[in-house]
Amino acid sequence: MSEMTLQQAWPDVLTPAEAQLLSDLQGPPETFRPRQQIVRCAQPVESALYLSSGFAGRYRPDRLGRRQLLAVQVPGDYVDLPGFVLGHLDHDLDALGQVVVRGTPYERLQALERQAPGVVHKLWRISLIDAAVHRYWIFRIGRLPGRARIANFFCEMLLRLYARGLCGFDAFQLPLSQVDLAEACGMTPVHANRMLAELRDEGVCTFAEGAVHIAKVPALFQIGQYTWDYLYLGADLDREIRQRLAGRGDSATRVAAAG
Amino acid sequence: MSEMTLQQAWPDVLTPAEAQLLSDLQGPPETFRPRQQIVRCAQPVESALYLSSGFAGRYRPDRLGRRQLLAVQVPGDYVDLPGFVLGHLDHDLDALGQVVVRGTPYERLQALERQAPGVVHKLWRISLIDAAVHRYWIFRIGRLPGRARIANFFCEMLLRLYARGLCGFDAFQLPLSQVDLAEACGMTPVHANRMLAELRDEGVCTFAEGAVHIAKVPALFQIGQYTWDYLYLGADLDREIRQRLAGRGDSATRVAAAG
DNA sequence: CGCGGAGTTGAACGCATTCAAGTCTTGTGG
DNA sequence: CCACAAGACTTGAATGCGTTCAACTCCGCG
Repeated sequence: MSEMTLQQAWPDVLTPAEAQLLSDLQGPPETFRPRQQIVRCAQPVESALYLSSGFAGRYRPDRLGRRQLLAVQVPGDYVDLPGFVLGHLDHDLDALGQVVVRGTPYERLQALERQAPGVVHKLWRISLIDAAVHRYWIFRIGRLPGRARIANFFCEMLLRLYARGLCGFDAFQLPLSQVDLAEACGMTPVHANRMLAELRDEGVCTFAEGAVHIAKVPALFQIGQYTWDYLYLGADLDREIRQRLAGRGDSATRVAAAG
Repeated sequence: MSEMTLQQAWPDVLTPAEAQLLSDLQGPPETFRPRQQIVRCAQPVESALYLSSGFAGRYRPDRLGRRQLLAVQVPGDYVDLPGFVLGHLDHDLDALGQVVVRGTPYERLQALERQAPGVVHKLWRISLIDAAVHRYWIFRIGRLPGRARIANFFCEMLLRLYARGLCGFDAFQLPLSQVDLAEACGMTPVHANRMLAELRDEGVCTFAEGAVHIAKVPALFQIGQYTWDYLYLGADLDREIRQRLAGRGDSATRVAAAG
């Protein structure tokens, strides 16, 4: 795994021109430390945030203070379109590792909405993909047993990062603790630990030091019963992923597809 | 519980004029029988559907064919904005009871988007509320034990229907079987049955013949650890609900607030 | 040196699943 | 009219997956 930089976050949704247009509206980068709160539940939101680097998590605590992780946001995500449109969030948004966000003031996006409604439609599209991811999390937590939940979650993270050119097909950064992972998958930290041990002992994958290393990608997909139709990645990426899973993909494939 | 008709589905989002504008674009009503598929996974969607009466469910099957219910749509919901914007759905949409939908052809909504971008923004808002509901389902299934999951789910259904004037505060229609309920709450039908028996024996609520009758609303909310901030109902309804929970609400309150 | 957070492992418990049998209702055909 | 099948709901008993409680290691840091 190597550190890679984010080129185009939404290749199948935004044209380069649109991405540039949105980028130009953004304010200066703001950094957040690990565990720092980015947006607080119920607080008024006055700008739309773009996650230019790092990972963020959406949390809802239960009555006893134990948290459920509702979503993991990766670099290139627009992390508070819900807050922007609805006025406030119904949950907390925290930095997972080190995070850099850039905000677009409310008024600028409203102005853009008048002069280029097409871009707003694209943002709508982006938030609907987020919703599709939410629905898939419901499926994952509701139907899959523990080990499959973890495997399935890793598969999603792999593809979402891979789709942005942020990792290869064998490893990726994931700045979560085992407690975070457990909160994401709806289980206890102890059990998450045991399921990770199983995957490790089977030689499927490891999770340590904020990164996942996958030795057997097809096995991970199989264990997690993973499908990625809900990510709406587009036909090119879809084919590419299927080729890699079939073992016929090499690094040249990616470059060829991108060119 | 009495049969009630849907007046204004989105009082806090759409103005009456906007609701009328959208209604005028809609095609003729189409009816679906219970269990009939409304939109099939991966099929092209060419019109945006409005659920004018009845309930619909979004489903994703696992590898063994067992299903997870991802969302329940109630009268007044726009049930395939995701399909409309993304081109197809990543899951199935089935009628739960008897259903009537009205479709808005793709082109008409695109035309509306040019002449009245404000309405499109409102539709965006509606789909973001849907996403907030999805997130809450993740919380419910991931963090709550069985009995609380059922109670919590009933609370959500109660408020979503109450907010549309489709029920009082003591009972509501819910055309699901116990199997459906189990699929919605991520548990087995047998266990759903036992949890329902507990709630019944405690005198909290009953679920039979496609309807929920609630004897002790505050107890139901307490057992389900329910909060409804994620529904974005608006300040008026919010106050009204809190009053009813505190036992100070009577039927006159509702009328006064609506006038 | 001691503290705290993160990870690991063992053992006991219990919630939920699984398997199974039974009732009740509904609809269908003899 | 009754026999029968199918689906929804209910209940009992055994199993097991996941939780809970607890102890311990490792490591970074004050």
